[in-house]
Amino acid sequence: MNDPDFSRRIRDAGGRVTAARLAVLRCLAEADEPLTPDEVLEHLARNSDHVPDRVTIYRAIDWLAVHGLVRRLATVGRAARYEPVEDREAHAHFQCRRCAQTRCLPAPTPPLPPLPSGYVAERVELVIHGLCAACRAGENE
Amino acid sequence: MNDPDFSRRIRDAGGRVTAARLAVLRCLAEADEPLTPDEVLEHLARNSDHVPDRVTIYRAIDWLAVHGLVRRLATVGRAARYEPVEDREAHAHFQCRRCAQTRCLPAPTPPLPPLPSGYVAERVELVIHGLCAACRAGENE
DNA sequence: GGTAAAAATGCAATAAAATGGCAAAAAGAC
DNA sequence: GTCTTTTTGCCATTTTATTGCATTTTTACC
Repeated sequence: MNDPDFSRRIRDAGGRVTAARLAVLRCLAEADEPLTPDEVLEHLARNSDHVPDRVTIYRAIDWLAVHGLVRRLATVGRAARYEPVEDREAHAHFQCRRCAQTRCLPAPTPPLPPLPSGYVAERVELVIHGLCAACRAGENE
Repeated sequence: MNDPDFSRRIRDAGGRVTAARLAVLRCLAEADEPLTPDEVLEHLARNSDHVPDRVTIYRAIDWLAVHGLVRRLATVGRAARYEPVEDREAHAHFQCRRCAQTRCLPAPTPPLPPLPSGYVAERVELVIHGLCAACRAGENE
């Protein structure tokens, strides 16, 4: 996915195409796992010449989330994690209880359980908790 | 579930039976939805004469979670939410994107997706995102 | 019941994650 | 290029959670 595409998606969502939004969207799209706002900042600090302020990153992510370009995941760790909304949908996430790593898994779309009357479901999320390979190996340290 | 039972479960887990642990466990068990530490504190402040310090509640919850008596849920909201681990297992949770309400749903146990080699799954969690009845009604306010 | 060792608590300080206000800067329409 | 609106940067603040340490409580043992 190239930058003109990012620009178009931002414009289509009704917002201005700014350096911060492009950088954040690009960063999340290039990462192979969901990132926290701080991780986005780190990545930009390393790979980009213009580094937006931390608050700007929060606001850019919020904007992207509200307009459906990124998704905020349910997490057990303290910081929120975000991933881009792309074609490849309906995947589960694995969260390591030791290192808080979060990674994407292939997953069948889970069935939607019955909801109380008046409730509307917008998204189903499947979270697998456990230990990643590295943490499992070093658990006794 | 009565207090002697709570005491026994705490003792069986290898810890001391303290007022704070009993109060927190009881509070979570009586609530019909998962609570944040602050909500636990509020409940105790209203329904109990000895109100533990906020830090004590955090520590009691942590201890209960580490020893398997309560479970920390993956949340989209900012604060962590906990629910007691009881007989009635394997249920999904609904989280309202507007008011952050989190409630339990009946749910089939979802299938476990394949994990990368070396990874171990310990728990599968199903989170339904959407709007609760009240927020759906008042969304245009 | 009384006593000692170990564990848990309260309090103050601190850290981590996120948000709000407002003036300055940038984006887009013309 | 100029103007209007949106976005950004910076500072302060809030919310959520954690750490250090002296004091209190729990429990094992007599």
